[in-house]
Amino acid sequence: MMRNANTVNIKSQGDYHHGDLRAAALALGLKKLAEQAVPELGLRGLARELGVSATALYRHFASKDALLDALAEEGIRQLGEFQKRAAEAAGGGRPSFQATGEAYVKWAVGNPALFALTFARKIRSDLSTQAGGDNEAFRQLQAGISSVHPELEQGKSRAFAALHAWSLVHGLSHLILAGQIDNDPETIRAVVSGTFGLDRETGGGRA
Amino acid sequence: MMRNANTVNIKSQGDYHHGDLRAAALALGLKKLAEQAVPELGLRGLARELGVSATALYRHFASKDALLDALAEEGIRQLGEFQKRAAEAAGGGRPSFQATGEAYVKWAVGNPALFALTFARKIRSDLSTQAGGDNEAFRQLQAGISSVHPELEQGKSRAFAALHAWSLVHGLSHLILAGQIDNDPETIRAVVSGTFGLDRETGGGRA
DNA sequence: GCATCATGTTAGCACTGTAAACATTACGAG
DNA sequence: CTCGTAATGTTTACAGTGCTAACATGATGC
Repeated sequence: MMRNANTVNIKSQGDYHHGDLRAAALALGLKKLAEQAVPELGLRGLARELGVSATALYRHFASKDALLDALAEEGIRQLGEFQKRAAEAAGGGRPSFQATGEAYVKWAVGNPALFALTFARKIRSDLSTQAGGDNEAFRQLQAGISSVHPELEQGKSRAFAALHAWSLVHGLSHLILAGQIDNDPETIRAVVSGTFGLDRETGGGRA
Repeated sequence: MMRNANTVNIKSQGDYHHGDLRAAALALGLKKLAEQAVPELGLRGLARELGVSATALYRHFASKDALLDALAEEGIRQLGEFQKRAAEAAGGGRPSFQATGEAYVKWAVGNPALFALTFARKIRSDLSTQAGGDNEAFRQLQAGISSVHPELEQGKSRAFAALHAWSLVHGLSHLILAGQIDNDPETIRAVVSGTFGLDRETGGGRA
Protein backbone atom coordinates (compact mmCIF):
# COMPACT_ATOMS: atom_id res chain seq x y z
CA MET A 1 0.00 0.00 0.00
CA MET A 2 1.37 3.36 -0.93
CA ARG A 3 1.69 6.19 1.47
CA ASN A 4 -1.57 7.15 2.99
CA ALA A 5 -3.03 10.12 1.15
CA ASN A 6 -4.19 12.06 4.17
CA THR A 7 -0.74 12.52 5.56
CA VAL A 8 -0.63 15.94 7.09
CA ASN A 9 3.06 16.44 7.47
CA ILE A 10 4.48 19.42 9.16
CA LYS A 11 7.07 19.65 6.46
CA SER A 12 5.77 17.54 3.64
CA GLN A 13 8.45 17.87 1.07
CA GLY A 14 9.73 14.35 1.26
CA ASP A 15 7.43 11.44 1.63
CA TYR A 16 9.02 8.63 3.50
CA HIS A 17 10.24 10.62 6.43
CA HIS A 18 7.94 12.71 8.42
CA GLY A 19 9.88 15.71 9.55
CA ASP A 20 9.30 15.76 13.25
CA LEU A 21 7.19 12.82 14.18
CA ARG A 22 7.88 13.05 17.86
CA ALA A 23 6.58 16.57 18.16
CA ALA A 24 3.66 15.84 15.89
CA ALA A 25 2.70 12.82 17.95
CA LEU A 26 2.77 14.82 21.16
CA ALA A 27 0.75 17.63 19.65
CA LEU A 28 -1.89 15.32 18.26
CA GLY A 29 -1.91 13.39 21.52
CA LEU A 30 -2.72 16.53 23.45
CA LYS A 31 -5.42 17.42 21.00
CA LYS A 32 -7.02 14.02 21.26
CA LEU A 33 -6.87 14.15 25.03
CA ALA A 34 -8.54 17.53 24.99
CA GLU A 35 -11.37 16.20 22.87
CA GLN A 36 -12.28 13.17 24.88
CA ALA A 37 -13.04 12.77 28.53
CA VAL A 38 -11.44 9.39 29.04
CA PRO A 39 -7.74 8.95 28.43
CA GLU A 40 -8.01 6.33 25.74
CA LEU A 41 -5.11 7.13 23.49
CA GLY A 42 -4.54 4.28 21.10
CA LEU A 43 -1.08 3.93 19.68
CA ARG A 44 -2.41 2.64 16.42
CA GLY A 45 -5.16 5.20 16.11
CA LEU A 46 -2.72 7.94 16.83
CA ALA A 47 -0.34 6.70 14.18
CA ARG A 48 -3.16 6.38 11.70
CA GLU A 49 -4.12 9.99 12.15
CA LEU A 50 -0.52 10.98 11.79
CA GLY A 51 -0.41 9.21 8.47
CA VAL A 52 2.27 6.93 9.70
CA SER A 53 2.54 3.26 10.53
CA ALA A 54 1.92 2.23 14.13
CA THR A 55 5.41 1.01 14.78
CA ALA A 56 6.96 4.23 13.60
CA LEU A 57 6.21 5.74 16.97
CA TYR A 58 8.59 3.27 18.54
CA ARG A 59 11.45 5.18 16.99
CA HIS A 60 10.61 8.08 19.26
CA PHE A 61 9.03 6.50 22.32
CA ALA A 62 10.17 3.34 23.99
CA SER A 63 6.60 2.31 24.66
CA LYS A 64 3.09 3.62 24.86
CA ASP A 65 3.75 4.34 28.48
CA ALA A 66 6.68 6.51 27.59
CA LEU A 67 4.51 8.52 25.24
CA LEU A 68 1.91 8.99 27.93
CA ASP A 69 4.60 10.05 30.34
CA ALA A 70 5.69 12.74 27.95
CA LEU A 71 2.13 13.96 27.62
CA ALA A 72 1.72 13.93 31.39
CA GLU A 73 4.75 16.13 31.75
CA GLU A 74 3.18 18.60 29.39
CA GLY A 75 0.13 18.37 31.61
CA ILE A 76 1.74 19.61 34.80
CA ARG A 77 3.43 22.33 32.82
CA GLN A 78 0.13 23.62 31.49
CA LEU A 79 -1.49 23.36 34.88
CA GLY A 80 1.30 25.31 36.51
CA GLU A 81 1.14 28.03 33.94
CA PHE A 82 -2.61 28.29 34.21
CA GLN A 83 -2.33 28.72 37.95
CA LYS A 84 0.41 31.26 37.60
CA ARG A 85 -1.67 33.42 35.31
CA ALA A 86 -4.66 33.19 37.62
CA ALA A 87 -2.55 34.18 40.59
CA GLU A 88 -1.11 37.18 38.80
CA ALA A 89 -4.51 38.30 37.60
CA ALA A 90 -5.79 38.26 41.17
CA GLY A 91 -3.17 40.74 42.27
CA GLY A 92 -1.57 38.92 45.15
CA GLY A 93 -2.16 38.09 48.74
CA ARG A 94 -5.06 36.02 49.87
CA PRO A 95 -7.24 36.53 46.78
CA SER A 96 -4.35 35.36 44.71
CA PHE A 97 -4.07 32.20 46.76
CA GLN A 98 -7.76 31.55 46.44
CA ALA A 99 -7.53 32.11 42.70
CA THR A 100 -4.69 29.64 42.48
CA GLY A 101 -6.80 27.00 44.11
CA GLU A 102 -9.80 27.65 41.93
CA ALA A 103 -7.57 27.61 38.87
CA TYR A 104 -6.32 24.17 39.80
CA VAL A 105 -9.84 22.81 39.94
CA LYS A 106 -10.98 24.60 36.83
CA TRP A 107 -8.06 23.38 34.81
CA ALA A 108 -8.64 19.84 35.98
CA VAL A 109 -12.31 19.97 35.15
CA GLY A 110 -11.59 21.55 31.80
CA ASN A 111 -8.98 18.97 30.89
CA PRO A 112 -10.26 15.75 32.37
CA ALA A 113 -8.23 13.30 30.37
CA LEU A 114 -4.97 15.17 30.64
CA PHE A 115 -5.52 15.76 34.33
CA ALA A 116 -6.15 12.09 34.95
CA LEU A 117 -3.13 11.16 32.92
CA THR A 118 -0.92 13.65 34.64
CA PHE A 119 -1.60 12.32 38.09
CA ALA A 120 -2.17 8.71 37.23
CA ARG A 121 1.49 8.24 36.44
CA LYS A 122 3.71 9.52 39.15
CA ILE A 123 5.24 12.75 38.09
CA ARG A 124 8.89 12.31 37.56
CA SER A 125 10.91 14.63 39.67
CA ASP A 126 13.44 13.83 42.30
CA LEU A 127 11.24 15.08 45.04
CA SER A 128 14.29 15.88 47.05
CA THR A 129 12.97 15.01 50.48
CA GLN A 130 10.41 17.66 49.79
CA ALA A 131 6.99 16.38 48.85
CA GLY A 132 5.52 17.83 45.73
CA GLY A 133 8.48 17.67 43.46
CA ASP A 134 9.76 20.47 41.35
CA ASN A 135 6.79 21.33 39.25
CA GLU A 136 5.44 24.81 38.86
CA ALA A 137 2.02 23.87 40.18
CA PHE A 138 3.42 22.95 43.56
CA ARG A 139 5.62 25.99 43.58
CA GLN A 140 2.60 28.19 43.12
CA LEU A 141 1.04 26.48 46.05
CA GLN A 142 3.99 27.11 48.32
CA ALA A 143 4.10 30.72 47.27
CA GLY A 144 0.43 31.10 48.05
CA ILE A 145 0.86 29.61 51.48
CA SER A 146 3.73 31.90 52.27
CA SER A 147 1.73 34.86 51.14
CA VAL A 148 -1.31 34.04 53.22
CA HIS A 149 0.53 32.80 56.26
CA PRO A 150 3.82 34.67 56.40
CA GLU A 151 4.27 33.63 59.99
CA LEU A 152 5.19 30.18 58.80
CA GLU A 153 8.60 30.73 57.41
CA GLN A 154 9.38 27.16 56.64
CA GLY A 155 9.37 23.88 58.37
CA LYS A 156 6.74 21.31 58.88
CA SER A 157 3.83 23.58 59.50
CA ARG A 158 4.14 25.28 56.16
CA ALA A 159 4.64 21.97 54.44
CA PHE A 160 1.55 20.56 56.06
CA ALA A 161 -0.45 23.62 55.15
CA ALA A 162 0.64 23.21 51.57
CA LEU A 163 -0.28 19.55 51.51
CA HIS A 164 -3.61 20.41 53.03
CA ALA A 165 -4.40 22.94 50.35
CA TRP A 166 -3.16 20.67 47.63
CA SER A 167 -5.21 17.76 48.88
CA LEU A 168 -8.28 19.92 48.99
CA VAL A 169 -8.20 21.14 45.41
CA HIS A 170 -6.97 17.82 44.13
CA GLY A 171 -9.76 15.91 45.80
CA LEU A 172 -12.36 18.41 44.70
CA SER A 173 -11.15 18.07 41.14
CA HIS A 174 -11.37 14.31 41.22
CA LEU A 175 -14.78 14.26 42.81
CA ILE A 176 -16.18 16.67 40.28
CA LEU A 177 -14.71 14.65 37.46
CA ALA A 178 -16.14 11.49 38.97
CA GLY A 179 -19.54 13.11 38.90
CA GLN A 180 -19.81 13.13 42.66
CA ILE A 181 -19.86 16.87 43.05
CA ASP A 182 -21.55 19.33 40.74
CA ASN A 183 -19.31 21.31 38.48
CA ASP A 184 -20.64 24.60 39.71
CA PRO A 185 -18.46 27.71 40.06
CA GLU A 186 -20.12 28.72 43.30
CA THR A 187 -19.57 25.31 44.80
CA ILE A 188 -15.97 25.33 43.74
CA ARG A 189 -15.40 28.74 45.21
CA ALA A 190 -17.09 27.79 48.45
CA VAL A 191 -15.27 24.53 48.92
CA VAL A 192 -11.91 25.97 48.02
CA SER A 193 -12.38 28.97 50.23
CA GLY A 194 -12.54 26.71 53.24
CA THR A 195 -14.93 25.49 55.80
CA PHE A 196 -16.75 28.57 54.85
CA GLY A 197 -18.84 30.31 57.46
CA LEU A 198 -17.87 27.75 60.03
CA ASP A 199 -14.85 29.41 61.44
CA ARG A 200 -15.85 32.32 63.51
CA GLU A 201 -12.66 34.31 63.62
CA THR A 202 -10.98 34.05 60.29
CA GLY A 203 -13.99 35.44 58.50
CA GLY A 204 -14.63 32.57 56.18
CA GLY A 205 -11.27 32.55 54.70
CA ARG A 206 -9.28 29.63 53.71
CA ALA A 207 -9.62 28.64 56.34
CA MET B 1 -10.26 -30.38 25.77
CA MET B 2 -11.74 -31.68 28.96
CA ARG B 3 -12.44 -29.57 31.96
CA ASN B 4 -9.44 -27.83 33.26
CA ALA B 5 -7.95 -29.80 36.11
CA ASN B 6 -7.31 -26.93 38.46
CA THR B 7 -10.93 -26.08 38.81
CA VAL B 8 -11.42 -24.95 42.35
CA ASN B 9 -15.15 -24.96 42.60
CA ILE B 10 -16.94 -23.77 45.65
CA LYS B 11 -19.23 -26.73 45.41
CA SER B 12 -17.46 -29.13 43.14
CA GLN B 13 -19.85 -32.00 43.01
CA GLY B 14 -21.03 -31.49 39.46
CA ASP B 15 -18.58 -30.55 36.81
CA TYR B 16 -20.11 -28.59 34.03
CA HIS B 17 -21.88 -26.08 36.17
CA HIS B 18 -20.05 -24.10 38.67
CA GLY B 19 -22.32 -23.55 41.60
CA ASP B 20 -22.22 -19.84 42.06
CA LEU B 21 -19.98 -18.34 39.46
CA ARG B 22 -21.13 -14.80 40.00
CA ALA B 23 -20.19 -14.77 43.66
CA ALA B 24 -16.95 -16.61 42.99
CA ALA B 25 -15.99 -14.11 40.31
CA LEU B 26 -16.62 -11.17 42.60
CA ALA B 27 -14.68 -12.77 45.43
CA LEU B 28 -11.71 -13.58 43.27
CA GLY B 29 -11.90 -10.15 41.69
CA LEU B 30 -11.63 -8.51 45.08
CA LYS B 31 -8.74 -10.74 45.99
CA LYS B 32 -6.87 -9.91 42.80
CA LEU B 33 -7.50 -6.23 43.30
CA ALA B 34 -6.16 -6.47 46.81
CA GLU B 35 -2.99 -8.12 45.58
CA GLN B 36 -2.04 -5.67 42.88
CA ALA B 37 -1.72 -1.93 42.96
CA VAL B 38 -3.03 -1.25 39.49
CA PRO B 39 -6.57 -2.22 38.61
CA GLU B 40 -5.76 -4.55 35.75
CA LEU B 41 -8.42 -7.17 36.01
CA GLY B 42 -8.47 -9.26 32.87
CA LEU B 43 -11.69 -10.99 32.05
CA ARG B 44 -9.87 -13.91 30.56
CA GLY B 45 -7.34 -14.21 33.34
CA LEU B 46 -10.06 -14.09 35.90
CA ALA B 47 -11.98 -16.83 34.18
CA ARG B 48 -8.84 -18.91 33.89
CA GLU B 49 -8.28 -18.78 37.61
CA LEU B 50 -11.88 -19.65 38.20
CA GLY B 51 -11.41 -22.74 36.10
CA VAL B 52 -14.02 -21.56 33.69
CA SER B 53 -14.09 -20.37 30.13
CA ALA B 54 -13.83 -16.65 29.56
CA THR B 55 -17.24 -16.26 28.05
CA ALA B 56 -18.95 -17.96 30.95
CA LEU B 57 -18.73 -14.70 32.85
CA TYR B 58 -21.04 -13.12 30.32
CA ARG B 59 -23.86 -15.19 31.75
CA HIS B 60 -23.55 -13.18 34.94
CA PHE B 61 -22.24 -9.82 33.87
CA ALA B 62 -23.29 -7.91 30.81
CA SER B 63 -19.74 -6.73 30.19
CA LYS B 64 -16.42 -6.30 31.86
CA ASP B 65 -17.58 -2.87 32.87
CA ALA B 66 -20.56 -4.34 34.65
CA LEU B 67 -18.30 -6.65 36.60
CA LEU B 68 -16.08 -3.76 37.60
CA ASP B 69 -19.13 -1.80 38.61
CA ALA B 70 -20.16 -4.59 40.93
CA LEU B 71 -16.70 -4.65 42.46
CA ALA B 72 -16.77 -0.89 42.84
CA GLU B 73 -20.00 -1.13 44.74
CA GLU B 74 -18.40 -3.57 47.11
CA GLY B 75 -15.62 -1.02 47.42
CA ILE B 76 -17.74 1.80 48.77
CA ARG B 77 -19.44 -0.64 51.07
CA GLN B 78 -16.13 -1.71 52.57
CA LEU B 79 -14.94 1.84 52.84
CA GLY B 80 -18.10 2.90 54.62
CA GLU B 81 -17.89 0.08 57.06
CA PHE B 82 -14.25 0.76 57.78
CA GLN B 83 -15.05 4.37 58.53
CA LYS B 84 -17.97 3.43 60.70
CA ARG B 85 -15.85 1.17 62.84
CA ALA B 86 -13.18 3.82 63.17
CA ALA B 87 -15.74 6.40 64.20
CA GLU B 88 -17.24 4.16 66.82
CA ALA B 89 -13.87 3.24 68.21
CA ALA B 90 -13.07 6.90 68.65
CA GLY B 91 -16.04 7.44 70.89
CA GLY B 92 -17.79 10.31 69.19
CA GLY B 93 -17.56 14.05 68.74
CA ARG B 94 -14.60 15.66 67.10
CA PRO B 95 -12.14 12.81 67.63
CA SER B 96 -14.62 10.56 65.95
CA PHE B 97 -14.83 12.89 62.98
CA GLN B 98 -11.08 13.06 62.74
CA ALA B 99 -10.90 9.28 62.92
CA THR B 100 -13.40 9.00 60.12
CA GLY B 101 -11.24 11.13 57.89
CA GLU B 102 -8.09 9.24 58.70
CA ALA B 103 -9.90 5.97 58.11
CA TYR B 104 -10.88 7.13 54.64
CA VAL B 105 -7.28 7.80 53.73
CA LYS B 106 -5.96 4.68 55.33
CA TRP B 107 -8.46 2.49 53.59
CA ALA B 108 -7.67 4.10 50.27
CA VAL B 109 -3.95 3.67 50.74
CA GLY B 110 -4.41 0.09 51.87
CA ASN B 111 -6.61 -0.80 48.93
CA PRO B 112 -5.20 1.18 46.03
CA ALA B 113 -6.73 -0.74 43.18
CA LEU B 114 -10.15 -1.04 44.69
CA PHE B 115 -10.13 2.59 45.70
CA ALA B 116 -9.21 3.67 42.21
CA LEU B 117 -11.86 1.45 40.73
CA THR B 118 -14.49 2.63 43.14
CA PHE B 119 -14.11 6.25 42.23
CA ALA B 120 -13.08 5.86 38.63
CA ARG B 121 -16.54 4.73 37.65
CA LYS B 122 -19.21 7.03 38.90
CA ILE B 123 -20.91 5.42 41.77
CA ARG B 124 -24.42 4.48 40.85
CA SER B 125 -26.91 5.99 43.16
CA ASP B 126 -29.68 8.35 42.36
CA LEU B 127 -27.98 11.14 44.09
CA SER B 128 -31.30 12.71 44.80
CA THR B 129 -30.35 16.35 44.36
CA GLN B 130 -27.94 15.75 47.20
CA ALA B 131 -24.35 15.37 46.19
CA GLY B 132 -22.62 12.32 47.49
CA GLY B 133 -25.24 9.74 46.83
CA ASP B 134 -26.54 7.22 49.26
CA ASN B 135 -23.43 5.38 50.24
CA GLU B 136 -22.42 4.78 53.82
CA ALA B 137 -19.12 6.56 53.40
CA PHE B 138 -20.82 9.83 52.63
CA ARG B 139 -23.33 9.27 55.40
CA GLN B 140 -20.50 8.93 57.88
CA LEU B 141 -19.18 12.20 56.64
CA GLN B 142 -22.45 14.01 57.12
CA ALA B 143 -22.81 12.56 60.57
CA GLY B 144 -19.32 13.71 61.46
CA ILE B 145 -20.04 17.21 60.27
CA SER B 146 -23.23 17.37 62.25
CA SER B 147 -21.45 16.16 65.30
CA VAL B 148 -18.64 18.66 65.09
CA HIS B 149 -20.73 21.56 63.95
CA PRO B 150 -24.19 21.04 65.39
CA GLU B 151 -25.06 24.64 64.68
CA LEU B 152 -25.42 23.78 61.02
CA GLU B 153 -28.61 21.88 60.98
CA GLN B 154 -28.87 21.51 57.27
CA GLY B 155 -28.70 23.64 54.22
CA LYS B 156 -25.88 24.77 52.07
CA SER B 157 -23.35 25.44 54.75
CA ARG B 158 -23.40 21.92 56.03
CA ALA B 159 -23.32 20.58 52.52
CA PHE B 160 -20.30 22.68 51.68
CA ALA B 161 -18.57 21.65 54.86
CA ALA B 162 -19.15 18.04 53.96
CA LEU B 163 -17.81 18.52 50.46
CA HIS B 164 -14.82 20.30 51.87
CA ALA B 165 -13.97 17.45 54.21
CA TRP B 166 -14.60 14.89 51.53
CA SER B 167 -12.41 16.67 49.03
CA LEU B 168 -9.64 16.90 51.57
CA VAL B 169 -9.41 13.22 52.41
CA HIS B 170 -10.09 12.18 48.86
CA GLY B 171 -7.34 14.36 47.49
CA LEU B 172 -4.92 13.29 50.15
CA SER B 173 -5.63 9.67 49.32
CA HIS B 174 -5.03 10.19 45.65
CA LEU B 175 -1.85 12.15 46.17
CA ILE B 176 -0.42 9.53 48.47
CA LEU B 177 -1.30 6.80 46.02
CA ALA B 178 0.27 8.81 43.22
CA GLY B 179 3.47 8.94 45.24
CA GLN B 180 3.24 12.68 45.66
CA ILE B 181 2.85 12.65 49.41
CA ASP B 182 4.54 10.28 51.80
CA ASN B 183 2.38 7.57 53.25
CA ASP B 184 3.18 8.58 56.78
CA PRO B 185 0.66 8.34 59.63
CA GLU B 186 1.78 11.59 61.14
CA THR B 187 1.43 13.41 57.87
CA ILE B 188 -2.00 11.97 57.35
CA ARG B 189 -3.10 12.97 60.80
CA ALA B 190 -1.75 16.45 60.38
CA VAL B 191 -3.25 17.09 56.98
CA VAL B 192 -6.62 15.67 57.92
CA SER B 193 -6.77 17.53 61.18
CA GLY B 194 -6.81 20.77 59.27
CA THR B 195 -4.60 23.69 58.87
CA PHE B 196 -2.91 22.32 61.92
CA GLY B 197 -1.20 24.73 64.16
CA LEU B 198 -2.72 27.50 62.17
CA ASP B 199 -5.95 27.43 64.00
CA ARG B 200 -5.15 28.54 67.44
CA GLU B 201 -8.15 27.33 69.31
CA THR B 202 -8.63 23.75 68.28
CA GLY B 203 -5.27 22.75 69.57
CA GLY B 204 -4.23 21.06 66.38
CA GLY B 205 -6.81 18.39 66.49
CA ARG B 206 -6.35 15.16 68.26
CA ALA B 207 -2.83 14.94 67.05
C1' DG C 1 -40.46 -37.98 30.62
C1' DC C 2 -39.90 -34.16 28.20
C1' DA C 3 -39.58 -29.20 26.96
C1' DT C 4 -37.40 -25.23 28.58
C1' DC C 5 -34.24 -22.29 30.64
C1' DA C 6 -30.02 -21.28 32.92
C1' DT C 7 -25.45 -21.85 32.42
C1' DG C 8 -21.57 -23.60 30.59
C1' DT C 9 -18.46 -24.50 26.02
C1' DT C 10 -15.67 -23.58 21.54
C1' DA C 11 -14.66 -20.81 17.44
C1' DG C 12 -13.84 -16.61 15.68
C1' DC C 13 -13.76 -11.33 15.02
C1' DA C 14 -11.71 -6.94 15.53
C1' DC C 15 -8.77 -4.75 18.20
C1' DT C 16 -4.46 -3.78 21.04
C1' DG C 17 0.79 -3.09 22.19
C1' DT C 18 5.03 -4.67 20.66
C1' DA C 19 9.15 -7.27 18.48
C1' DA C 20 11.81 -8.53 14.29
C1' DA C 21 13.33 -7.96 9.86
C1' DC C 22 13.57 -5.05 6.04
C1' DA C 23 13.46 -0.36 3.30
C1' DT C 24 14.42 4.30 2.67
C1' DT C 25 16.41 8.59 3.53
C1' DA C 26 19.77 11.95 5.77
C1' DC C 27 24.37 12.96 6.87
C1' DG C 28 29.26 13.16 7.78
C1' DA C 29 33.97 11.43 6.36
C1' DG C 30 37.11 10.23 2.75
C1' DC D 1 30.82 13.56 -4.99
C1' DT D 2 30.53 9.02 -3.00
C1' DC D 3 29.67 5.93 0.17
C1' DG D 4 28.98 3.75 4.78
C1' DT D 5 26.24 4.32 8.65
C1' DA D 6 22.72 5.93 11.61
C1' DA D 7 18.08 7.60 11.85
C1' DT D 8 13.66 6.82 10.69
C1' DG D 9 10.22 4.76 8.37
C1' DT D 10 7.58 0.04 6.64
C1' DT D 11 5.49 -4.68 6.67
C1' DT D 12 4.67 -8.83 8.96
C1' DA D 13 3.64 -11.45 12.81
C1' DC D 14 2.57 -12.72 17.68
C1' DA D 15 0.21 -12.89 21.88
C1' DG D 16 -3.14 -10.73 24.24
C1' DT D 17 -7.82 -8.35 24.91
C1' DG D 18 -13.25 -7.83 25.18
C1' DC D 19 -16.98 -9.65 23.00
C1' DT D 20 -20.54 -12.26 19.77
C1' DA D 21 -22.62 -16.28 17.83
C1' DA D 22 -23.67 -20.94 17.76
C1' DC D 23 -23.75 -25.00 20.24
C1' DA D 24 -23.70 -28.34 24.56
C1' DT D 25 -24.99 -29.60 29.02
C1' DG D 26 -27.39 -29.80 33.18
C1' DA D 27 -31.28 -28.51 36.24
C1' DT D 28 -36.23 -27.64 36.79
C1' DG D 29 -41.20 -27.65 36.36
C1' DC D 30 -45.35 -29.38 33.70
